[in-house]
Amino acid sequence: MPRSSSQALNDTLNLNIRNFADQIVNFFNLLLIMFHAFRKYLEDKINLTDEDYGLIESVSSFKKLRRRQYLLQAGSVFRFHAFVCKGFLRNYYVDEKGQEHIMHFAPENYWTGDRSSIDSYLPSKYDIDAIEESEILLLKMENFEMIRKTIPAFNDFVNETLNKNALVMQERIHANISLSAEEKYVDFISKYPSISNRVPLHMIASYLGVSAETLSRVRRQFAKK
Amino acid sequence: MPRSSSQALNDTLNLNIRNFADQIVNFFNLLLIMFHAFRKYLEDKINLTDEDYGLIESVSSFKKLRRRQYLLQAGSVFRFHAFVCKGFLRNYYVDEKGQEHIMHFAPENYWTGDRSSIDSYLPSKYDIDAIEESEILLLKMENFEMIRKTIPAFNDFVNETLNKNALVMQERIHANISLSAEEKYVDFISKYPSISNRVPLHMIASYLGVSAETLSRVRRQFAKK
DNA sequence: TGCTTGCCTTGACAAATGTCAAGGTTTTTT
DNA sequence: AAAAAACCTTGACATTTGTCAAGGCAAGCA
Repeated sequence: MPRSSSQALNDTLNLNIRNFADQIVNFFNLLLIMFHAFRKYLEDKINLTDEDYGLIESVSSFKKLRRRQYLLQAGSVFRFHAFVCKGFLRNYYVDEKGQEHIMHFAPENYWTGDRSSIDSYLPSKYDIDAIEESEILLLKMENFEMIRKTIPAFNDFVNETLNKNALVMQERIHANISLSAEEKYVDFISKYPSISNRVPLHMIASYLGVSAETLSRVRRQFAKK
Repeated sequence: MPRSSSQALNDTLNLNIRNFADQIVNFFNLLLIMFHAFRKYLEDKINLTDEDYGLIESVSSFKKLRRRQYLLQAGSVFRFHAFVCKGFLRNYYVDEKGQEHIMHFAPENYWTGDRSSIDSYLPSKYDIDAIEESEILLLKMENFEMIRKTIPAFNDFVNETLNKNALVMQERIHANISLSAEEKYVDFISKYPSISNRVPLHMIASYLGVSAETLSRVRRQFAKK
């Protein structure tokens, strides 16, 4: 092997090794950043000790999603609670006619998952995917329950969250059974301005149970006023 | 006073006293029966001691409602969890146009109340009234929380109930954003046959967010098939 | 019993919403 | 930079649903 070519090989190897090391460092940095986001979120709500956080971190796993990548596909069992550290997910299902119906938006600092699959061990009817590039913290159901049992403050927090969530769902039902398309749209953008800016209109339509065309017209009407 | 008239007075007094005694007995019987219904319900779900039940009973109050009588009127603060021992309640609100929208049906062994008024101390937007003559067990929010703190099994049970309720609400949202009037109706009667038989059609319409006339036509269509 | 009220249905019509198809714009990907 | 994909809007038309009004039946009340 001539000298120059062996030198080239060496360079390549060095480069690869450096890349590989970089990747590892990046990977651990990512974990740190993700857990940090989750910890921030919790610190805002409850008082936990460093050991508590250690416990939670020890059973957390992480996932990075590109746009349009699935976290969960209908038909599979998904027994995780997913916390969005960064990005934006949607939870939806596809009916027999192929239409998508969005059940839930989850931006940073919100939870997602499928309660019914968690409870029943049955395959989910829902899809969850990323609208934007996202970073997700995952807690396996068993570990989540373990944390609830071990850390009473966490348990209280979860219950409070459940309760608040019930209120939100109730308001959504309220809107669904009593408002027109235009009223639902106005209600939505006033309640969730930050979501309105981040997701395409046809997804809001899907969330509201209205066709994209109707929502487009409705919004024009509303803009005029 | 002639003898015969004094005798009549005596008879009247005796009668009144007997009536009064009967009423007292009836009243306590009613309490017993109501709490018994609640206890039966709980025994079916969790294991509590007699002392636990004693604690719960000591902070329970009771209410009997005639048809159409309010348990809660919009505008007042209502900080109770209400358990239906017997009868049938509905939770609804009235919009600016005077239309009623039913949020929730509560037959025997179901809970009702207004979570948002309980949490916020604010006047409720909802009305709750009795569709049938009903007997209600009331637990003041503070006492309810006290019971949760004192009896862990009760707390777990409440959380599980909250969770199940979230599933039910989710299914309702699912139906609302994706089904036609007919599909919603079919879905409803298959999920809640016992409710369908007990409440007038226009209330089901109101629950589904559909006009009574449409539901009447839709049901005829469906019956043909 | 008779009267009132509530409930359900039906028709005619109006209004809201959905569907299909096309075109233009923006964003994403290559 | 070019190509592809996603997104939004618009028009024409179909379908669904709501509204108003009237009548009949049944249940509850006096």
